[in-house]
Amino acid sequence: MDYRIEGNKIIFNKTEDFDAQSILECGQMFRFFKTSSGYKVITGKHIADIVEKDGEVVITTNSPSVFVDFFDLDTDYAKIKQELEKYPILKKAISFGKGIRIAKGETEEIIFQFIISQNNNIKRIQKIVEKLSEIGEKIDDNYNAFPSAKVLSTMPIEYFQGLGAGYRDKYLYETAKVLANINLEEIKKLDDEQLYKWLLSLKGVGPKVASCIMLFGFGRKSSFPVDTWIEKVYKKYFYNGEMTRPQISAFLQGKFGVMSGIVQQYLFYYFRSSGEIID
DNA sequence: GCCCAGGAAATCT
DNA sequence: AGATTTCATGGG
Repeated sequence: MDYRIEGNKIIFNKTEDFDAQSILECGQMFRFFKTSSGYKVITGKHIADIVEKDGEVVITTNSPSVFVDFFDLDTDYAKIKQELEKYPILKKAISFGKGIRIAKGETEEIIFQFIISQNNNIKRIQKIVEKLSEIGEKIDDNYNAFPSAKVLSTMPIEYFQGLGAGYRDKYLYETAKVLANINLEEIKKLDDEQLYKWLLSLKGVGPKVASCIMLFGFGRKSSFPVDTWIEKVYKKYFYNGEMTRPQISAFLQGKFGVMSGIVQQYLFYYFRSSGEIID
């Protein structure tokens, strides 16, 4: 995407390849807020305001390079969409969510946030995430970062039990202790298979959550998370025999390769949001 | 009251 | 190994 950075602003012409609402509300990121003129987004210790007006998108932030990565501005989504439209169901899904991009979140917080996401709904996930953020580092007058694993690892189990996170409280408690004592920069060097196995070793992380963490927290775009929605989509539009969710993931990954992540997100957003019934 | 939400762990066969 | 049950919480 053609963008320019001017001081604390990232600016580009509005095209159908960028839609803040779709990117933020498609269920990949949880820390954003509607403002009078657009959205406020927090990732790690960085914060940005996104405004779309007069045919331009303006992202105001002290950390422009972080949000170039966050919004994946150096990837050509027009080209990806063109390749994918040969699948009729994807043509529909893309038409619905054409402005989606795969956001790149801050690794550590994505791990915690997707542990919270299991068997949960997006509104409640956001509520729990904001509650956790009350103990995060203050990053401006009104907002805190999501707390680091080091901070979370000092909190007693009773703290996690007070979040309204249900049975996931102990997963957060235990994972905080693990993450506080490892170097994520080393983990980032692992290949996809090794990374997947390492993620599965965390309490509360199974196949689907591991896939989401890889996609949104490690930028591994050939990851294909299979949740309840994608399982239904598989059965109706890509059926190739009875399979478990990990098998469906591997099958669709084989089909879409490095485009897996974005394909998954177009399908997830369309079927979850459009009201089209799958069963 | 029942069912579901971006599933995973524990506990069976 | 594969199938079934249990796990908190809030909203429809």
